Amino acid sequence: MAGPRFKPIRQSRISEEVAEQLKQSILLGQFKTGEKLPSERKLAEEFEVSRVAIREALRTLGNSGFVSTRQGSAGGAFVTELTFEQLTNTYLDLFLANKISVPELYEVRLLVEPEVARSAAQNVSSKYAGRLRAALDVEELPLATLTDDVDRKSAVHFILAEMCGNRFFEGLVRSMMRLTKQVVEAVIPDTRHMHPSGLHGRVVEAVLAGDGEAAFAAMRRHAIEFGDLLSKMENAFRDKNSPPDKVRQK
Amino acid sequence: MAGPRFKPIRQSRISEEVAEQLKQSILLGQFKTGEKLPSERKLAEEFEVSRVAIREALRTLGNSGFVSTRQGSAGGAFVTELTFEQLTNTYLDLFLANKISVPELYEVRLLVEPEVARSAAQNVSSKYAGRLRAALDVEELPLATLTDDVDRKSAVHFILAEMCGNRFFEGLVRSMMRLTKQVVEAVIPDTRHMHPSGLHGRVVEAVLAGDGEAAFAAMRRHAIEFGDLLSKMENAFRDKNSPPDKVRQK
DNA sequence: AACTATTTGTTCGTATGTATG
DNA sequence: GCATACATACGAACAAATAGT
Repeated sequence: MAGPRFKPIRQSRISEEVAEQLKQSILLGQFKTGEKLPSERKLAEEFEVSRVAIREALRTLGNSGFVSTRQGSAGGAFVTELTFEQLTNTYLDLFLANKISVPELYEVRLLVEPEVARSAAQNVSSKYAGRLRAALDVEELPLATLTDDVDRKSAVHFILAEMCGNRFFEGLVRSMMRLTKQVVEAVIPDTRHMHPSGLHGRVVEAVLAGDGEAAFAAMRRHAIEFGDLLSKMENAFRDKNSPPDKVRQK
Repeated sequence: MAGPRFKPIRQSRISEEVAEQLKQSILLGQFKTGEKLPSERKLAEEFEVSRVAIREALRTLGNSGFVSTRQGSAGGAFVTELTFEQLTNTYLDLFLANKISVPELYEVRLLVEPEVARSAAQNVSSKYAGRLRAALDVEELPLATLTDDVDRKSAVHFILAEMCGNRFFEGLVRSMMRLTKQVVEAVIPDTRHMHPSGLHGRVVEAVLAGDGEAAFAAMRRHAIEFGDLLSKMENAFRDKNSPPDKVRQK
């Protein structure tokens, strides 16, 4: 009925314990960003384990985004600033594994993005204004790689997310845009003909005017339009990219 | 101006290539959930690489939640269903690394949770109703471990997140509750005296009545109250757990 | 209960690749 | 070109856990 009365002495792998200790050291600031961890050999000596164990631990920390390793004379494991890329990758995995569907994604975007636009409208600065206008201009240009085109069309969303001043929202938007990109690229042969202009225009306009409510409304309208499009894509997407239920070739 | 004209032959590590191939195989359904991957030695033969490389790849896949390995005669690497736990861990890392602050978390919760409550109110079933009532009853009971107490008080949130039918929201709520737990446990010595009752009562009441708007409003009120409390905690929390700027013992 | 087979966990020794000075 | 320092990679061996006989 009660929990376990004693902790197991050593249930986890050595590499996990090493990874945990190194992670704690980094979080406690004992290794600062950009700083180099001791070499694998020295770590192996300090922890009194083999180098393989150290390597596996560094691999784990690398996967979580805490360190990145370089080889060569001045190489080693360097502490890196944790970014939202890990988050995006995690979301992408969940999406690819069918743990998140397109309508679900759409629903979240519909809730989050207008709110982000509203916040952004309250944080306008000349620098941000310039970036928004530039992004809008670039959208209009023709001629771009397909994947570049998608990136350019999501630039406004990224800037707004940055403007809203909430990194949680920012990470969320980045992740959602990444998933959207995944769907779009998998389904639409060429996006360059799509919504040739004016799509983000009204949103940016409202944001630049500092009108939060108008920005909210404009983004919401945009999200609904685009969401409808996304929904229609879903079947095509799942048909193309989800063999798990139809492979069964045996 | 253009991108690289040729792809590098092999820039990434062997273990990463192995991990990528195995991951794709899993995503394509060539290994189904619960199925066992070939043993490390066989994989090493098939990929024509060393066992260490295979091990590092399996470590990576394990960290991402795609496989879990067991030791022993019937052991090996088994494909596991991807869960939102990875997501929660990623968020936790970001939070511990000060990439997400308490006010930011609070802002997201304020947006998301009321919406989740509204959706939940539209998906009431007898089974969910029973679980909600049970969770509410358990909240009232005294005598619990501190950490258990926090878990019990967040149970209602988890159930509502499940009820809303959107796994993206569900994962988000789970992650946010985990971060909240982190803050609470770090700051409040004992939560058992807090809001002894009626906190979630009104929310659950509205949900069970199928009244989405009332559920939205009740949850929003709850979130605001609790958010204020959280904000007050932040300073205390950062003072206790954020030595990075004050360690500098050299 | 003891033995055996299988598989991961762990270590060591060694060789190779890569970047710096 | 050369020496140095480091990560990367391999092979062989043994330890530990687990299931079956």
